[in-house]
Amino acid sequence: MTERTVRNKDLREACIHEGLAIIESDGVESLSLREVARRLGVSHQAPYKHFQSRDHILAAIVARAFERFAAYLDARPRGANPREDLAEMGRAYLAYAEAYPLQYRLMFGALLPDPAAHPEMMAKAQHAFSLLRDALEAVQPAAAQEEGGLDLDALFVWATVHGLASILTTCAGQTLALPQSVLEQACAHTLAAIGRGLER
Amino acid sequence: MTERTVRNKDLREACIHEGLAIIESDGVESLSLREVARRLGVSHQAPYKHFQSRDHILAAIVARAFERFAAYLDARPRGANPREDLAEMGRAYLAYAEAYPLQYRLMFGALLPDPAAHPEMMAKAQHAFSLLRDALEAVQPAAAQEEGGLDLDALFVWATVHGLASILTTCAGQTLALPQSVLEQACAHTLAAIGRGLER
DNA sequence: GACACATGTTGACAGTGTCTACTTTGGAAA
DNA sequence: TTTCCAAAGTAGACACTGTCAACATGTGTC
Repeated sequence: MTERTVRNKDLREACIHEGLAIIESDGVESLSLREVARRLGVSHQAPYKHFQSRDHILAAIVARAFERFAAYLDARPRGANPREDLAEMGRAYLAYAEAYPLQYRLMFGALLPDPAAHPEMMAKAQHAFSLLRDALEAVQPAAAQEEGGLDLDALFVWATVHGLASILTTCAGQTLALPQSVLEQACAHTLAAIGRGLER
Repeated sequence: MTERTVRNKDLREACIHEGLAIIESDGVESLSLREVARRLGVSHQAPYKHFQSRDHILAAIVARAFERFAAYLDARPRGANPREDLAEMGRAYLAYAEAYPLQYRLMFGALLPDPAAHPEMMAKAQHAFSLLRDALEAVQPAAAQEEGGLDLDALFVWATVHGLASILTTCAGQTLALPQSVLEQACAHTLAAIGRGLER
């Protein structure tokens, strides 16, 4: 599939790339260092020269995923005013989760390696969260005055959007068996409710 | 730990019980049929007489977890009026996620077996969701008139509460490194925002 | 040229899920 | 009571996984 027998420094990058490809097509649970090595045409131990353990390659892949996610959010069409712009961001968030459900599950699916042990992964995740904070700050200048007010509002917005994305990409259609019309309206309805929730 | 050498019909029940115990203490990822068998003092193949595969025992455990979750929600202190009662439910939801984080991650962590293949698991999950719908119907009788209106509001509420629980139990304190004061206020602040979001 | 170090290879080990074949056992039918 | 059979449990094997250790190879520096 990819170029055979990748060597040298490229191998580290190639492992991340191939690992992300595996996750995007088959999910995190079927990521294996041996399979990565096999696809790259190297021995099963070669990746270990670049990553301490499976968790370390996973952390690198997650960091990469957060980078792409943040870039996608940042490249959204800009709204006419702060309020509209925040809604654009919500739509972009949900669109990304729908377009790359397995990658989304990778980032928020709770089988990540211990964050404390992988600071680079944490940094990329925090950056994605900061984009939301920034968009929100433009909408709610008042909240920024209170101690932690902005964080609290951001947490509300993120919890709601993340929760909806999580439900739509993992359970809803399947486990909850909600009618199609509800699923179609879900995004718009929820974003409107978020707007009301932010009012003071 | 448990009674040695469980036999006969009890073994099925014992497997679910022991499996849930393993998940509660070590997480889903370290659940193994062989470990379950070992703890129960039977051969590594004995559980397979009661469950077709690892996914089938996992589905049974998830169903059990949803039962307990629903029972906990149903046993909440009842609020004075519908609106206050819905808030009680939100608090109960978040309290459960905090008390049993690994069990919560089991139910909503996205590494479940295919729901379509495990109808009993689906049924238990839907029942938990229906409790929320019922509490919400008392608050929003108007929404029940519109086609799917109740489902949409329920989806908003659930997404928000689930999202917050998911963030608090998996990433927040760790990956996002939010200040303690924010975490303490998060529940009350978010529940208040949900209330505003439901207004018409 | 000799040495060191990074990179890659090979082989082994314990752990897992699952397949197949064997033994045991408890209860119904004769 | 004896017979028989299906359910329940056991034992061994297989392929797969992550990881450890020892070995090979090459590249760049003293």
